[in-house]
Amino acid sequence: MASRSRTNPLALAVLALLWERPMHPYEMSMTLRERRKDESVRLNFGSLYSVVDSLVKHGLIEAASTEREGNRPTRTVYRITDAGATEAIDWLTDLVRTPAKEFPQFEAALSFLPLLGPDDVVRLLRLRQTSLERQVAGLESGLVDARAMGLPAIFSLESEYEVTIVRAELGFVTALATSIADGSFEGVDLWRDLHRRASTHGRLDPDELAEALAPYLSPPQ
Amino acid sequence: MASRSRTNPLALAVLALLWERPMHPYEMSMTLRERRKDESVRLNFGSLYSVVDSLVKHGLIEAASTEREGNRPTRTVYRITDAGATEAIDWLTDLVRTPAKEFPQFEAALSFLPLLGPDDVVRLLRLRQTSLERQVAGLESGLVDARAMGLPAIFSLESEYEVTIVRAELGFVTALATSIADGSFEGVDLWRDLHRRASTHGRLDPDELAEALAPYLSPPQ
DNA sequence: CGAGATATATTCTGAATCGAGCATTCGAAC
DNA sequence: GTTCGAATGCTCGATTCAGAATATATCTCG
Repeated sequence: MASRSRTNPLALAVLALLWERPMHPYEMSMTLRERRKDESVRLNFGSLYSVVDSLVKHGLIEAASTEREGNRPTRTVYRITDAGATEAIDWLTDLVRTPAKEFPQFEAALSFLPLLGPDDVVRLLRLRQTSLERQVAGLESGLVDARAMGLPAIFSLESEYEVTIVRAELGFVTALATSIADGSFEGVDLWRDLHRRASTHGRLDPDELAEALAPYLSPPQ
Repeated sequence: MASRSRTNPLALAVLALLWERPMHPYEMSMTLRERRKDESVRLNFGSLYSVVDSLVKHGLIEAASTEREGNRPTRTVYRITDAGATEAIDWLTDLVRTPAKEFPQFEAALSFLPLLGPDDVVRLLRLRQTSLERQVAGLESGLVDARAMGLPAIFSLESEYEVTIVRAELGFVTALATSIADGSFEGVDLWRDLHRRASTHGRLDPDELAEALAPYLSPPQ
């Protein structure tokens, strides 16, 4: 059995669901939505069906039956195999034990931030700040609701985590915006200069950028 | 010109590099590595060449020349177009202004954590904690080095961000591990029960899991 | 001076992804 | 009674990705 690449966490979600009981793919997707797991695992129909096929091919799940109701398309109900149960535990163990390298979009944006001018950046960061505040509020109220309905904390850990991370980002964004705005951010004058000259002829000049960058091009070690 | 989907930030990296000066793809990849941008943008050769092709197809960059040195494969040098420059700024603006929905692997893992028993989880979280501590230390020393070499803060913002986030995760993981270990985590007894019975017959029983879950299956709103 | 490691530079291929589309059924409102 | 929209359930194809494969040049070290 060629070992599967553990790229798409949706496959883990499928294994976790089938652990509970056999289901057909559409039911999986609806269950994930009901339980709000589609907030923590990227879910879309196309991927779901190919992930299921791949799991079947690798013997981690198997068709339990195919049924049809009326004239609807035939549904295939799948169940987890022993190999699948083992794989789920192994994969989950690995995910908890070992931090994976992630590439958040905002980190990429920060990498290329000098392309924008400091004043624009402050404006944009303030807007981001507002979004993040709303996001925190939403997550918190979701958590309060869940507690109010008696859902044990173990079933909404992912939201606790998310709110922790979003709060941290919010702190970062706020501090950054403030320090650029009040001029305490180191090198902001140099950065502003570059863009002030740029704005006279439309946009940041490649040569000026290159010149400004030149001293820093060698790797920092 | 059909509008490109802004999925792969590597495309933004290409635009940012070509903003400075024309380059061929291999040079782009080497430059990204030198500047440690490969830590914030997923970089691999296969993707780079297809991203470049796609940018050409959409008129955001164009071939400036093709040259060959000795008997090496011909290199195609690309430059940015006006449309590309505009796109870079627009895209970057958008990334800074609007938080993107991300799906970190750890969040997925937390979603399915009940599959593991509380004692296993504590053990794994302690291991993760150690990794994260090492990661924080590495990032911090990198930042110290960069400052020591006179690199302005604007060029290593992405590391500042990363260390902020990793520290937040570390706090979360530490607190979670501790609260499960000392029993203060809400519902840990129920969770432990489920797995104690499970361990007598090898693994978590589907029916017992389903039964335990039953009261919580309806959506929390 | 020859062998192997490393750097240069791209291409290929199979797999994964994702959004859109298709086809049916059911319920509610008009 | 019929139309319209939501729900059910899956398929398809275009794009994108990752990583291996390819091919040559240059460096290094005994």
